[in-house]
Amino acid sequence: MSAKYTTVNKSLRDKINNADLSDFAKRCYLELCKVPAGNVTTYKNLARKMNSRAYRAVGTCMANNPFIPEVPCHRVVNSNGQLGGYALGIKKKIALLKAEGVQISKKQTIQDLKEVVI
DNA sequence: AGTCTGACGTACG
DNA sequence: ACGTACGCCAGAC
Repeated sequence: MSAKYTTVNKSLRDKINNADLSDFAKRCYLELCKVPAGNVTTYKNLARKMNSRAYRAVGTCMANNPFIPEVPCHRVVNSNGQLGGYALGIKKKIALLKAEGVQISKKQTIQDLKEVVI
């Protein structure tokens, strides 16, 4: 599965920018939107792309994602390969990822996390 | 303004 | 592999 870059939807981009959110949260969601279906990223990686080390804060943003599942927070997992959490329940997260072709083991870990870095 | 709490991560026994 | 401890930063209170 090659990581094909997907352009961020303009309407979604506007929606995020116009939302009453902190600058941090907006940047967070906009970065996340760049992750294509079938790929995953990590909280840490996401923070890093924002020139920040606030990976915990990233998690907080995901938990409060007002655009779920439009903003694909189900594509954000832990750096150790485990799935992390999901506002709508972990089962939903798994279902969405599987539907996009992401391999998940029975122990609920991402198989090819090494190819994640985008 | 101070303190606490996370969908986290790293280091160390 | 496992638990504990601590660091990290933004947001909530």
